[in-house]
Amino acid sequence: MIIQIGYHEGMGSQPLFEHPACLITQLDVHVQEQLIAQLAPLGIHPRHFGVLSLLIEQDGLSQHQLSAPLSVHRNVMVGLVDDMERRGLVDRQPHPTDRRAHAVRLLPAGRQLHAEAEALVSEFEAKLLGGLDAAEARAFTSLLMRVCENAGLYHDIHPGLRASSGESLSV
Amino acid sequence: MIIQIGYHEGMGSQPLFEHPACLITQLDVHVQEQLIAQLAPLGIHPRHFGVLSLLIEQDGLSQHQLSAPLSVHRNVMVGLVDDMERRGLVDRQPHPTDRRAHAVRLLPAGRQLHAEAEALVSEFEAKLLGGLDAAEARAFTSLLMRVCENAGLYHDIHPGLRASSGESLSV
DNA sequence: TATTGTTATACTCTATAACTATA
DNA sequence: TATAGTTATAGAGTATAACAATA
Repeated sequence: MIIQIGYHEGMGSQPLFEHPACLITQLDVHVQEQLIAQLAPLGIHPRHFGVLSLLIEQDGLSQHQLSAPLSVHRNVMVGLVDDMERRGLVDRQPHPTDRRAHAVRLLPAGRQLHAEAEALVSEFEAKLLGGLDAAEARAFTSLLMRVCENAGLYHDIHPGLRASSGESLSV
Repeated sequence: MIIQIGYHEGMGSQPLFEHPACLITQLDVHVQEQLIAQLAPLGIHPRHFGVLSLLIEQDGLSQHQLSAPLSVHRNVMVGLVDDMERRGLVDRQPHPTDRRAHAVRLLPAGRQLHAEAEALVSEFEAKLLGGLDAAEARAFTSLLMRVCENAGLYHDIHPGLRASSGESLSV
C-alpha cells in the first residue's frame, strides 16, 4: 500500500545538504572525529569529558544521573567511571540518600584534567566557528540551544538533574 | 524558557551544554533517532535516503561518488546499493567512462520513494525547528551551512552536485 | 602503481538479559 | 514492584585486508 502524502514530482526536491537534519548529521560526524582527536593526547574520550563536566557543575551525581543527560546507557557508564576511577580522576562514594547508588565524586586530578580538556575543546570550537563573526557565533549557539530545548533534550538534566524517565538511547 | 544551569562562575569553566560541540552531538543523537523512526515505515534507513537524494540531484553516480559525501565507507555502500537494488529502487549500469565502476541509476520506484521520504524528513524538520520563527529558522540553517563549509565538509560535493553543470566530480 | 567494487575476517560497540541490593 | 549498579553474552555495526578488474 502506498501512502499519498501530497508530495508530487514537480514540487521540486530539496538538495540533501540543504536539509537541516543532514547538515546536523554531517557536522556531528566531523565534530566527533575532531573531539576524539583533540582529547586523545589526554587519554580520554569525549564521553569522559562529558562526565567530568557534569561533575564540575554538580559533584556527587549517581551513575544514572550521569548517563541520562549524556545519552549513554547505564551499562556503559559503569565502564566510563571504571576508567576514570582507575586513573584517579574520580572515586565512588556511598550515595548520601540512596544506598543502592554510588556518588561519583571528582578528585583533584579530575578537576585538573577537566580544565585541560575544556581548553582543548574550546580551542576546537573556536576553529569550528571561525568562519562566523562574534555576533553570528553567539546567534548560532543560541539558536542551537533553543532547537535542543524545543526537542526536549534538557528536561532531564537541568537544575534538578534527577528527572529519570526510562532509558533514552540512540538506536 | 531560559536555560538555567546552576554552576559557579569563577573557574572559567563552561557548562557542558553551552558548548556548541556538545549541543551538536546531543542534537544529532536526537535527529538520528527521529529520522530512523520517521523513515522506518518506508523500510529505509536515513542512509538510503541520502543515496536517493544524491541520485535525484545527479543520476548515475558511482558507488564511490555516493559514499564520499555521505561519510560512508565504500564497503558499506555495497550493502546499501544491494538493499535498494533488491527493492527495485535503483539498478547498477555500466559506468560510461570508467569500466571499473558502476553507474547507480534511479528507477521510477526509487524516485517515488524518495518523494515520500523527503516529505517525511521535511515534516520532521519543521517540528525540529518549530520553536523558531521563519527568519530564525532560515538564519539557523544558513549558519549551519556556513559552519559546515568552513569545516571543509562539502568540498567534494558542491561543485558537481549543486551546480549540476555536467562537470565530472573530482573525488 | 592506484582505484573501483567486492568479499571475508576480525574487531568494537551496543543491546538484552540476568543478578544483587536496595527503594 | 521498581530501580541502581554490575556482569556476561549475543548481536549489530565497523574497520582491515585482500582480491580481480581496470585506470
